[in-house]
Amino acid sequence: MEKTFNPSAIEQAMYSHWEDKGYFSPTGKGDGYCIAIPPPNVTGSLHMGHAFQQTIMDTLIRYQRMQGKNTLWQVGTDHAGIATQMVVERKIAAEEDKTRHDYGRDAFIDKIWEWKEHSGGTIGKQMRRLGNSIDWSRERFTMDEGMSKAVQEVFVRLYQDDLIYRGKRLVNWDPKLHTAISDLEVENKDKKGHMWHFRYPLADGATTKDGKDYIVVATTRPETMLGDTGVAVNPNDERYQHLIGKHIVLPIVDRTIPIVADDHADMEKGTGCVKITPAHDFNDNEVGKRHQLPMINIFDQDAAVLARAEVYDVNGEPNDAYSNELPAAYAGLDRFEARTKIVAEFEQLGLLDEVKDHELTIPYGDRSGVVIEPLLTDQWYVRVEPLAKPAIEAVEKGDIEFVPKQYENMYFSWMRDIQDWCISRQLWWGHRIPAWYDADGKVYVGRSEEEVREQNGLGADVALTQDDDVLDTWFSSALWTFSTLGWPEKTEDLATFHPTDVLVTGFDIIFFWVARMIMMTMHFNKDENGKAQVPFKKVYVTGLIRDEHGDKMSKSKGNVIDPLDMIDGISLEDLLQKRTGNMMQPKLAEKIAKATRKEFPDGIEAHGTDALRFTLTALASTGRDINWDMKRLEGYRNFTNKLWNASRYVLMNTEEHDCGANGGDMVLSLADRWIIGQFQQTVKTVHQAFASFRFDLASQALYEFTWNQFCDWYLELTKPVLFKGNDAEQRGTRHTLVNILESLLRLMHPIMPYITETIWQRVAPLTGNFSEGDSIMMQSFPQIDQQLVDQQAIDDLEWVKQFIIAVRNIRGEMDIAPSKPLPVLLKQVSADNQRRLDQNQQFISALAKLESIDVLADDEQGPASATSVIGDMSLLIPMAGLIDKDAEIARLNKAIDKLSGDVKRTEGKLANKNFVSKAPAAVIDKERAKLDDAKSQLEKLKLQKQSIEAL
RNA sequence: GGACGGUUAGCUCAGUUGGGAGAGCACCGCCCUUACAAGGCGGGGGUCACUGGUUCGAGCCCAGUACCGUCCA
Repeated sequence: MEKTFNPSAIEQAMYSHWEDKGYFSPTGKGDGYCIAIPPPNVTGSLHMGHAFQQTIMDTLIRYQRMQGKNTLWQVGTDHAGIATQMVVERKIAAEEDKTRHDYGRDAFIDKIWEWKEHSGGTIGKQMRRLGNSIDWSRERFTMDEGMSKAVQEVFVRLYQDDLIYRGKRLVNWDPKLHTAISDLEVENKDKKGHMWHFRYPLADGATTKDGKDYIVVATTRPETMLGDTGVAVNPNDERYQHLIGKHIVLPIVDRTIPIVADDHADMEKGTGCVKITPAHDFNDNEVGKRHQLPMINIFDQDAAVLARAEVYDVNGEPNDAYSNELPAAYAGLDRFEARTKIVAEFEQLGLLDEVKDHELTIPYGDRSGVVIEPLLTDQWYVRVEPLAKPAIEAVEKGDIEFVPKQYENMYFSWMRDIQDWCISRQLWWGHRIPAWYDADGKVYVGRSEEEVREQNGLGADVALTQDDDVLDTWFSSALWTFSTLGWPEKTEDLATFHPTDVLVTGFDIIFFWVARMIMMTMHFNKDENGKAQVPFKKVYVTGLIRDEHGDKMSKSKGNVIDPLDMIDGISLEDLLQKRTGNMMQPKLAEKIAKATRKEFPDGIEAHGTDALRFTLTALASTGRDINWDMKRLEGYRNFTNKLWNASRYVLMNTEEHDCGANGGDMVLSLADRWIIGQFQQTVKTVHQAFASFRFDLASQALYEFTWNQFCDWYLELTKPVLFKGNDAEQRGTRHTLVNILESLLRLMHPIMPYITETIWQRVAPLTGNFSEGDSIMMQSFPQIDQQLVDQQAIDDLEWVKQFIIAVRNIRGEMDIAPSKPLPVLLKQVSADNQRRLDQNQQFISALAKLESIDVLADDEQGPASATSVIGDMSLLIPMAGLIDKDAEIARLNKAIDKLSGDVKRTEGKLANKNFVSKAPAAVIDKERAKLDDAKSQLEKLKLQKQSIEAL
């Protein structure tokens, strides 16, 4: 074996081997266990969030596979409507200087499929680097044939159940991309802007209380006044109560609109009067609905002012309550140009009351970067309320559990106030809506044009055109757990793997994805008793991975760390190129480059997949955000190396030797019995940790056992046996070495697959329980055997450790070279300790590097010595020439101070009558024992100090 | 404005049902000892954000305050 662990040499070949052997596929034996991956975006590449969640999923899958389950990790990607369309649009623009319209719809879609063939697999290749034990043969895509069929089926059935409808509603409109987008794709940013105060003249000679013939409304969006259909005041606002029901005449458009009473108007804010534009503001839209105010749309799909407005009633039906005229000067003006012009015109008219600076939140399209416009458009909706009811109950009843539990609040609060879901998108790439219109605009929904004609008795002479729009990507994602398993067919896979067991995902998509999956799955999947089936039983919610300063990782901030760069390493030059390569703003690029140089002066070293995975699990505590710490990764890289070298030691001393695999006399040393018990405790902790999704506790237990017990103590304790023991003792220790290591590797495998497999291939044959071609992946996970925990061995070894530590402490504090063997004298050795000493003299002498151990008679004073106390026993190391008097006094003083503090505190506690009368007996006994112990140690050290001082 | 989460060592984080705080990294000293210097041995370091309450006893339970974060309006 190499002297250091070199992950790059083993990982990729090993992964290919596993994949070729088919180890990732369900075995077909045992209970089903399934995790459906949150499908990454097909245009995406691997980021830290993926690495984090996938490490957790793979750890669970590998654990359950080793527990004998029939495991399936179902993988796939989603078609990411907007993102993918944009990628290909940019590509044809750059390469051919064409737009998608030059291609036409069908040819453009072909182009996208072509792109997907060549570039759509990036993230899959990256996911393989993480060691994910995914059954790639079952990879799905939301646009593949089967899933398209499922999407269509769901749409048609929901429509038939009256759970889908079409309507004119306000949506988040992206004026650049010309499509509705979801809330998730809207980025709200705080900006500095203005609040304009406009005077709206009162109609019919009405006046305010202070005699003015106008009221003042405040707005951040002056241009929308062209679409105002009302002014709201608070019903409790005494300033305006007398004006409720009166009208104002809207300047510029000369439109008479009512003053209504609505709680939406905040008396404390501004003037207390709010202009209402139901067609261009979500809040106003609600107010408009309450007061039957018509909606006047003033913008086209570019958010430029229309030549003629569109007037609708509250239900979105065309209406002539108001004239559709708009001032000609505004026609075709962009909304921001219109704003300037409106303000100027108000000023000119003497109607601009004042302008104030104002902080406001502005919605931006996360892909287009332009300001989102609330716009009235024809869209398809899912009526979610009936679907939400059982979905809420499933979580209330515990059929689905969130981990950690507090995320259930988030789920409930959203589900109990749920809005209908806009599922149509004005894009080309996606599932085309299976709806057709006749010449009169009557809509027919069906699985195909033929079906529609047949079911509605429409002859070939009736012209039908299909809806141009496609469905929101989340619509297909909502069917993910069951459509990937073959629905709407009744497949074997559905019976075996659905409901899936765990969903691992981020809290940011609980609404957009998790909730919708629950609703859709429960509506379309029933078990044999007709009971709705949930998509998964547990939802493990992860936090976000942020950079070392707690900032969100983002391209624009230039603080993204690619998980693969931590696995393979990257030079500073390449990292700078990656972070600033495509930057449009040179200033920002410079800033990022500077920060990157400071953070990674030498680039990033290679750490290997196992170290990355171990770090991720070690940080996975309770669903909260994680500030990424490169030092932590480095520490765990060192840990993989430690494991590597410990294994090297084991192999050096066992390969080519008799390790008792075929019988033969074996004697187990105290250390052997001790480590076997310690290992059992570790197995127990790891099982508990996995069961409760505390991957951090699992990692911690593995780290602690491996480094602090196995390496620091056990391996050292095997040396005296292997060098000096007899055949039976050596065989016993070799047997223990080999078997503990082999079991430890299995225990670690779910978290660190590569290194454990590599070492296991060498170690497992020594246990005698190995066949050519075996893989650790397919072995059983260690189970707890409480009988192997030998409490006396544990107590005895703790005593041995204390003895050794006491000597090392004196050595360290007194600057005595580790190579210098020391004589040790003991006083007040009890029978039990005498036994421990007799049985373990070799261990003690070797690990503490002792020249001799002698027991003094009770009345014997002994020479001037440095002293330590272990229980009742005193341990002395003669100072003779080795130890400085003052240094020893200083050392004793330190120990005495510490003990005095303990004694004082404990005495105080025991002197408290309330404590003694009310605390449980066990606690009091413990305190008494503590006090006795501290007192006796203190006494011994004080005497010792006196005798040294007397020298 | 409402809800939830957080505040523990220089940094990143654990701390189970209340019995006087832990890890990794960083720091200090000594060691290239035959698995490992990506290491070994020893060591230093915390008024557990603040205020009050419950309790014999509070990092942990309760109330409030401050600051940070997230979601919703």
